[in-house]
Amino acid sequence: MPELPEVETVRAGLSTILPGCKIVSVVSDNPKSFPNTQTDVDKFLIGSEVIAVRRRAKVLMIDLSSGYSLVIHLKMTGQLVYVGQQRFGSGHPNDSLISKLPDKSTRVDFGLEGISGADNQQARLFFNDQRKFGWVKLISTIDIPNIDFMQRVGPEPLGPDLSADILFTRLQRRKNTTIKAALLDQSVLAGIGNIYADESLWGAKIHPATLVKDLTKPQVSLLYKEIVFVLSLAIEQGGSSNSTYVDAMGKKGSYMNFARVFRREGQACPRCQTTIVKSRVATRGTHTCPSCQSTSG
DNA sequence: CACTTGACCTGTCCGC
DNA sequence: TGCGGACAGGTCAAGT
Repeated sequence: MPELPEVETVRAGLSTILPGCKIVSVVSDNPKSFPNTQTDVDKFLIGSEVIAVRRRAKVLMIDLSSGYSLVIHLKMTGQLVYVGQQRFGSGHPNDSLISKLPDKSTRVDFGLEGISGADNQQARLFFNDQRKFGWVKLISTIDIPNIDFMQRVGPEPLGPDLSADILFTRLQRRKNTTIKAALLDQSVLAGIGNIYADESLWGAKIHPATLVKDLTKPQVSLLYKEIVFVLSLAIEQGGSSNSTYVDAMGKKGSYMNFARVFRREGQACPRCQTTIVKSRVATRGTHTCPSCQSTSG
């Protein structure tokens, strides 16, 4: 999926568009994508107004005036795309993509109405998801912190609750596995996925197959800095688009122009010119420089 | 509890 | 051109 930078980009886009809009209709073709009862839809969704759009880890929350929120996980191929009147600060839409919506990947179709002044034109918000792993759930806003995922998920990597020391401590719960598996474990820290795991490990010159217990504190310190650097750069670039990811206006992200190893097998390492290789670590496709990322640490 | 693997889905690409 | 298998940015349940 969309990892933290992609979800954050979607959040930022939706937060310039949705607040103040009223949800007037919803249609879904797949109960796994939208597993809510008609009763809850009628009581807590239809007719309610969007108050705010938030993110925690890779989860989006659209808070509603009803006291409920649309809690959304994009998983691997989810998209949330707004189609309608342009709003201030939302940027220019990708017309060639949005003109084709809804399409066969559309799982949920929200009808929206602006409620402020003259801006009452009809608009739509599409939840598209080719692989149907993602979901949109109506959950009472005050209960969101109690759902299993929120109870388990670790600190935000760009927030005040994570530091090099805290990362070192939290990694100890996965000390007998590889650092890549540990970074992908959302209970250690939130928001890292396959792209940014490979990118930050390259930055810290750590091989992804290195066991956590073999990492020194200075190595973890450097890794923390690289995580912050990579995620911040990716947010600036609007995320990474390898295949399906687009933002709220249907536009692709440009981080892949800056990627050092991810999906660059066969190319030269930007640090030492050694050919980048692809292997399998933690059951995931993994990209490394065999020269400057040493397994032993 | 820590760790690994398979399952959830659809689409695409690669080799035969 | 068609077919089979591997693979794709994530998480969860079930296994050891």
